[in-house]
Amino acid sequence: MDQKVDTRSRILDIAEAAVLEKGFEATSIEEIVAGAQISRSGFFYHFKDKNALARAMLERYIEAENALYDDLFARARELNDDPLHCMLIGLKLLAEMLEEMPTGHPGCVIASTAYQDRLFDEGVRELNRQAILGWRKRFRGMFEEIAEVYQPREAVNMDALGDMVSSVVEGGLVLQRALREHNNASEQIMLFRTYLKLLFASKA
Amino acid sequence: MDQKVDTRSRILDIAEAAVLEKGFEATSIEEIVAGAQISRSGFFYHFKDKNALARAMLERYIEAENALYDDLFARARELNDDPLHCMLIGLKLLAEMLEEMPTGHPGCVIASTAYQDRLFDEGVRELNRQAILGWRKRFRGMFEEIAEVYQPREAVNMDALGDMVSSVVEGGLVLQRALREHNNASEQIMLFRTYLKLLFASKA
DNA sequence: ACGCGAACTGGACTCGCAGTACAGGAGGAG
DNA sequence: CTCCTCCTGTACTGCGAGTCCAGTTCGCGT
Repeated sequence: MDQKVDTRSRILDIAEAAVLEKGFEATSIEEIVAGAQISRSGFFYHFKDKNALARAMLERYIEAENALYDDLFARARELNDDPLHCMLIGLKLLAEMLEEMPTGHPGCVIASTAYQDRLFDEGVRELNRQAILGWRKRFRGMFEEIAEVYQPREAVNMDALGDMVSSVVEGGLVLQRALREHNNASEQIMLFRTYLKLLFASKA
Repeated sequence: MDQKVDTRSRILDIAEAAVLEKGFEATSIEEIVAGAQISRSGFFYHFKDKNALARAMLERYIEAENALYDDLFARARELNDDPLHCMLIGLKLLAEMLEEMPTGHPGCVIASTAYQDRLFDEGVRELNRQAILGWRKRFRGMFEEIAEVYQPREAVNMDALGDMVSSVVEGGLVLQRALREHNNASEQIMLFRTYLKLLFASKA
């Protein structure tokens, strides 16, 4: 319709950048509307309240993250058909991607939301929950495929192993944020990768 | 000095419980003073502002966490002199401890602070940073001891491996919080324990 | 050309919470 | 008796979220 990007997305862009940099609570509506060049009323026209903004941001972020994972492991699959090697390549790509992101990987959105969840309504919390469960399912599936080909050297809980991808990314991002370093998350992923190599070392 | 617990600690207790349950920003001073049975002025007598409260809470928490790790691995060391087995026992104890904590393990304090750091001053951020660096050093030291006895099967960055303890705990707590489950953190620790077993499987 | 609805703007207001200022009170230590 | 520590009470500022509502602009269908 209009050439200039539609206002709603512009608000989301500005808000996302601000929230990633300093957290949701610390980001004022005042500041968002200033950045997006609209009036306060304009903001409330698009979002009922900050909660609605949070929900929209989360939805957008989760979709993007899922698309990223899809793409990443699709590319990995093209490079190698073996499920284990596909996973190892995918994790490597993920680590590289994280390293290239200057400061704020959006992953923090999940943790950030989790730690401020009293500010949000049930809808937002449930969204967050479903996203993590989705990743659990995704990675669990991939690990089961691997386990069909490679006998794990130690028995592991497959749900927990699926969760470990998210856990290691989120944990790494927490460190990164607190330490003001920039490659902790990617290093943690590379360690996890080594774990998988050790765990699935022998063909079944 | 006085028999009834000194007011400052009482404020910290109440505040810590509230913050763990719903986050720092969502905890109002109003509510803290109500819980601690003091006046608003009384609160500001003890703490200049919310920042000072945050700093005091963090200090207390970090001290407690360090004492906990000291105790845990001292007990583990009593049970087994071998550095690897000591570590494995310590992690098991840690996992059990996390599982017994009804809802809110304080670990979240670190992540919580990290994700709201714009609300805090440099002192608080630095405190957080030093705590994590302390744990890195602690675990790195233990892993180096292990590596003197057991040849790691794969080369790993020892700093990152040290960080992985914190990372896995923090990541697990994020999941736990978002999923409203209760044993994710302990499961993640147990997976990390398996990792160590695989990594240090053979004597040097 | 007219009207209608979508996408806004502007201004005035309420409310909750952080933080400030300051005056005063109780109670123990010297 | 007095000073200091540890408070209480009241009254204030200022900010940010959220509400209400009246009015504007502009493209679309008829």
